[in-house]
Amino acid sequence: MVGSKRAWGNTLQKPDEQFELKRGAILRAAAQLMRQRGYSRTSLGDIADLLNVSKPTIYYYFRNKDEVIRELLRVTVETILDPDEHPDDFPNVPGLNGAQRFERYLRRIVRLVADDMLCCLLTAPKEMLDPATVHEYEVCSPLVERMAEQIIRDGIEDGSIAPCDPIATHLFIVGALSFLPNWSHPEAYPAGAVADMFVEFAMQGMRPRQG
Amino acid sequence: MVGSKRAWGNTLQKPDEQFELKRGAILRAAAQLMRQRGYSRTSLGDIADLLNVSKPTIYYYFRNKDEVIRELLRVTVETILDPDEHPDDFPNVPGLNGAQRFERYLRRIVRLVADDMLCCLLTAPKEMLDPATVHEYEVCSPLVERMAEQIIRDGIEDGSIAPCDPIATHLFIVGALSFLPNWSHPEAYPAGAVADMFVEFAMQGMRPRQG
Amino acid sequence: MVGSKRAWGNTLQKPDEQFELKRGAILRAAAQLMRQRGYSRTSLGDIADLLNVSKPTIYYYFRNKDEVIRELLRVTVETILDPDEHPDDFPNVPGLNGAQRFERYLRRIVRLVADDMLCCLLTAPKEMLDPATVHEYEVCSPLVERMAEQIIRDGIEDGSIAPCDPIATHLFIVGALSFLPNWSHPEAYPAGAVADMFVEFAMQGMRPRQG
Amino acid sequence: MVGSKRAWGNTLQKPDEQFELKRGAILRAAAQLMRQRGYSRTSLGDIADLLNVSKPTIYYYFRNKDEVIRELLRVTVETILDPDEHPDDFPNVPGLNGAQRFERYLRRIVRLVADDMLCCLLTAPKEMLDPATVHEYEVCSPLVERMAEQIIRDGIEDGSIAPCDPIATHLFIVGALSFLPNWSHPEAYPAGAVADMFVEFAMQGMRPRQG
DNA sequence: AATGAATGAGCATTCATTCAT
DNA sequence: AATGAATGAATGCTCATTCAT
Repeated sequence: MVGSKRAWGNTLQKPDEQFELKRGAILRAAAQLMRQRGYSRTSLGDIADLLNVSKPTIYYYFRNKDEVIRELLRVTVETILDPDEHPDDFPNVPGLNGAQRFERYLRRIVRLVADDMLCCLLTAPKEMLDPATVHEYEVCSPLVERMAEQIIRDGIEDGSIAPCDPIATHLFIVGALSFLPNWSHPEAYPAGAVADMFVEFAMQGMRPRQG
Repeated sequence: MVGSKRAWGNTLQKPDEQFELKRGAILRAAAQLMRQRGYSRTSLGDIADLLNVSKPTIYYYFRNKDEVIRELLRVTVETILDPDEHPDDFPNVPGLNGAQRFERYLRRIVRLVADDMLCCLLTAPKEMLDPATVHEYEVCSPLVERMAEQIIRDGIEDGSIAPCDPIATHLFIVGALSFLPNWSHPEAYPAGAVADMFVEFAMQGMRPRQG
Repeated sequence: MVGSKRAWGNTLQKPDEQFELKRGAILRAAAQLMRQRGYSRTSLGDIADLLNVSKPTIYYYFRNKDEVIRELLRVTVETILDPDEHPDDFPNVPGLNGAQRFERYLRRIVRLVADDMLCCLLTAPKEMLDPATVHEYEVCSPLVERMAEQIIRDGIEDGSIAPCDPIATHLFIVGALSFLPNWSHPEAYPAGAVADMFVEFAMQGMRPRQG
Repeated sequence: MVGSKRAWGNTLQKPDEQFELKRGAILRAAAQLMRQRGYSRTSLGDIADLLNVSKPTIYYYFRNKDEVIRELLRVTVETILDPDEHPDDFPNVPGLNGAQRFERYLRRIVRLVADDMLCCLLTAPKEMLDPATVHEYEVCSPLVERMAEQIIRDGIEDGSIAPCDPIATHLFIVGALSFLPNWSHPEAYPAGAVADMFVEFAMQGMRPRQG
């Protein structure tokens, strides 16, 4: 019907690296929709429509719906762990105490929530994905968890974080974070402000007490 | 196929009150499955199978899938607000300061998460429910939110809770709470322990600091 | 829920003949609903609801849904053929010419359409009823058709009806009749007027021409 | 299961216009079945089976069951009103009196009954269609009714048709027409003959009388 | 590289029907 | 005489997935 919409939006650039770019565009579209509607309420047709592309095209770039999730997970974890991504808030750099490093870590994952990448993973339906995907989860998630827990442990040791159970603390914060997109008070709490408020709040809870 | 499984499990007891008991059994089964798989991945067939009952039987007790959620919501909110339910941790009783009351409130809703009742609601797909259900949400949820926020405000005033934004704080805690069932470390954190740890952790974050 | 509605309405009278009365009440309710919604859109639940009775009760009086149609057919045909039913317009009485007798016949079946009894049968889904019902159709319908056709033949012979194919003429009129409930111009054509207009119109078409 | 039946029968011809051809084939299959069994007893599965095609295929060509009826209505009305369709019996041409034009109109709609297109619409369950379809009905049907009524009025004026109520007359004839497929005497009245007989019969009823 | 066409599996929902009471 | 409870079978519809082009 409409001829004015350009397929793939403005994603394309150079003639050869297009494959990866398009793959990324699908991932972002999927992440956005899945955050809004959840995994199973997001059909491949929805994703295709958002990109002005036909359904089978998705299958040219991904084996199946499951692989979309799997890739989303891989990319997200890579983004968290890669020192070259947003180096300004990469946590593991010398000269910072535990609290400072944890705050960087928080900013890092809060940004992924804002980009829709993280929260669609946190709430994904593990029981219904195929074994390969579940395995990827079990391999990838701990990579991040270990990093976070180690930062907390270091912070407790250097006195910048109040003594606590590192694992539970991290789960607590990630949990609160995954609920963040549900904060349905956009008037009172604009997008950026919520992220700041969140980091501040979490850090406050971890600060050591006197006595 | 199998004749050994008893329909309705061990739910039935006395001959007359069976209707409500069965309705409750369906609600519990639905809550359990919806917590694990989410609303739209939980089919009425799944619920029926779990109870060793046929699909249309569900329709004898509920008008449709939506009504199951609606009832779940109603029962849950009632349970939170009713002083006669678990009076030992009903928060609004005289002689307690804000922090003590909020801890009671937390124990109350943590228990509902353990029963699967709460967390399936927190993550429900509001966009896909019919207007009646959405309306019920919009009427019921604030009842609980207001109660919690008032407790926090009282606590700040009487000095038992550190100054904070009551709304954001409550959302933060509810978010962490709704993620609680995803804590997949059953070895390290047995069910009961997680609840205690959660309450303790949340309360610690709210305690006022010196200086 | 409701206690004020009396089951069976005011149908019941004497203690023993109740069975037939109730059977008749079911038939009338069925006819009414089936005329409005058609055979397959009329569920036994609808009929039961209309009578403030439970669904299995219908099964006490009729073997199945098909038997309801079958009985409806039998009763309707009986009503048409029985001289004691509405004797004022029973067609086969001495001293009347063919046209007069056919007008009586028309009034008779138009009344059954008004009572919902006939038109739900005329449009019934013969292909989907079970063999017994189809057989009943094949036995009963001709009884009426033969009577009507004979009246037309007599009218042609005595000169009161224009020469025509009796079978086709009757089908033509019955067809127009069965469409009568669809006349959706209630403002212009109130219920009673439509019946009169219909009879008049049909008779006019049959009147002999000069030359 | 069976490999011998060709999907789509012999409908396909040229490679590009297939979409419309297939859409038309579905419409014809739907019309045929709905005439035999009525709207609600005709499932999309039945239509698909008749075409040796799977159920979801229907959804590739039509949004839902309602749209099938809607299209059927549109095509039928278009066929009646379009002067280029069967121009040999298009009624509104100069040089014909009212009776001649009405006879052409009758032949036109009788042909649509033979093609199953018309009668499945005449008996459609308006109460159960969605608003869009009902609206289409309310817009389209009058187009045909007005044309027919105007022809009758013209015929009365030019003396070729006996004075009558144009609206009621048209309803009467359309009603008889819609019953035509139920004429279950194929031996005595072969398809073509019935159509001729019907037109002749209707016209005779409308012919003016002397005196 | 992308798409039109087609399908199997699944889901919410309805309904005729049965059975124990 | 009547009903509450339960179910198998069907129905409209969606969706992930495939295949030929």
